Amino acid sequence: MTDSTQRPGRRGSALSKDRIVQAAISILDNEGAAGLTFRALAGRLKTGSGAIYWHVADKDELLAAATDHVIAKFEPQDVGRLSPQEAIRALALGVFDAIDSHPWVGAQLSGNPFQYAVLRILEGLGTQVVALGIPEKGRFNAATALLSFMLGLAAQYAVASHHFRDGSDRTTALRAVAAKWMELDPEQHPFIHQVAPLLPVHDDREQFMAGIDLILAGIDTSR
Amino acid sequence: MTDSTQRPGRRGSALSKDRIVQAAISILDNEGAAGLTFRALAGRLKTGSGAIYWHVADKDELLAAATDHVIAKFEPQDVGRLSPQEAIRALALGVFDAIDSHPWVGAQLSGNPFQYAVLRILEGLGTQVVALGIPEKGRFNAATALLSFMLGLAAQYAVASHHFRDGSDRTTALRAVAAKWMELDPEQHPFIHQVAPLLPVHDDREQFMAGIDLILAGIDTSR
DNA sequence: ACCTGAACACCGTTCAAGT
DNA sequence: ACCTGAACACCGTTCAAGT
Repeated sequence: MTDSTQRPGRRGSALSKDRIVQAAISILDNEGAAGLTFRALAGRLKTGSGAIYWHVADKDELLAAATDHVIAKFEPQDVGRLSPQEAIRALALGVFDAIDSHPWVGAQLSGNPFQYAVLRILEGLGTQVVALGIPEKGRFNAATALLSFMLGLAAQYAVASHHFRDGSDRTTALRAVAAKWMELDPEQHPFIHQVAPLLPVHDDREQFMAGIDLILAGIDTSR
Repeated sequence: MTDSTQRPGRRGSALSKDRIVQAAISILDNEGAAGLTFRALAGRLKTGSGAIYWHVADKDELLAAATDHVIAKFEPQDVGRLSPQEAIRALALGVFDAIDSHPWVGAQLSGNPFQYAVLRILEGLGTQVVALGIPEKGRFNAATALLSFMLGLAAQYAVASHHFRDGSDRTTALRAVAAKWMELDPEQHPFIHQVAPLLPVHDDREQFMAGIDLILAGIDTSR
């Protein structure tokens, strides 16, 4: 109720969940998911590793908080001006950009689909599905279909960018994957062989939006 | 070139990748993903933990082999008799049943989208997309949209069934999740509030197939 | 109330040594 | 060629002890 005991220090150096999450994001961005350990985090924050547990329940909560911070930042503003379809596209692009600039977010979203960041996305999608005029029974399926697709591609990008960490850039890495695909028995894998050459040249963002548009078209026929 | 040195023992007790994978699947089914450790595996196989590394490169390869074994088992036979749409539905149901009976497969598929089991699924989907008459440019997007949706829902089921491990059955667990959703601010989460009551009563399989049908309908309009 | 940092109970993986 | 199992280099998490 008074004052000084509430605000622990004048410098910004006092520990808080917010500072911990910021430091975690910075480590995740620079070192990847494997680099985030409580020891590394404590080192960067110049505390003991146990101190973090005063502000955060465990590593899951820390990752969920970091993920939600990023997803919230990329959430498009005043979507109300757009048509429902355009709003859904804008929401999807926000998620794509979040993953594109913070690759660990992809793995975290798909690896923990009940965290708040996912609910935040579902809420945005659901609101637009309602605006689309989908009857009540179909709303759940339509919104979760969009969500599942996004989580699935999130998982793919996450692993893809993980593979790229070894020095090589995106295109050469995908070329290596395509080369491995071509080594498979062509009799048993005709489609993989047909599609492998597209892998190094395809545009992730375009693929992502093409999937969204496919589902939107499907939703449209169900009205 | 001769004989006895090739086949190491008359009993089935000699270590082999196949026996290791079988034991791993059994542990994964009974104890979940967290239960699969090289120590537990070695204990069940009555060897040293290092022996496993003679037959398997690392834990990733082991999990990929176990996953592919399960996915292959649930792959529908002679899909050629079916229409492309029905074939895709059959493929999707196979993946659903695989995950439904081995929940760890869901996390493994979505967590490692470049493993062979995923390629196997993509090959099946792609073949049917070609049969559907999709022009070459759209095939990649159509097949990967189906795949991504499946991986996304796979991730959700994996976590869901992970939550159910604590004694409670599926419905009561989902009721708990729905109750947590209802605690969120209803002003900011109208859709979540609207949809939460459906969570404990909805049918996973039906939701899965509804998503597939939505994407199939979308693909149909793009022809 | 908040922080310290050693200690605990694990991991995956390696490797000298055996057969 | 294949197996043993101790050892290594880590983890997340806990907790008595400090301030």
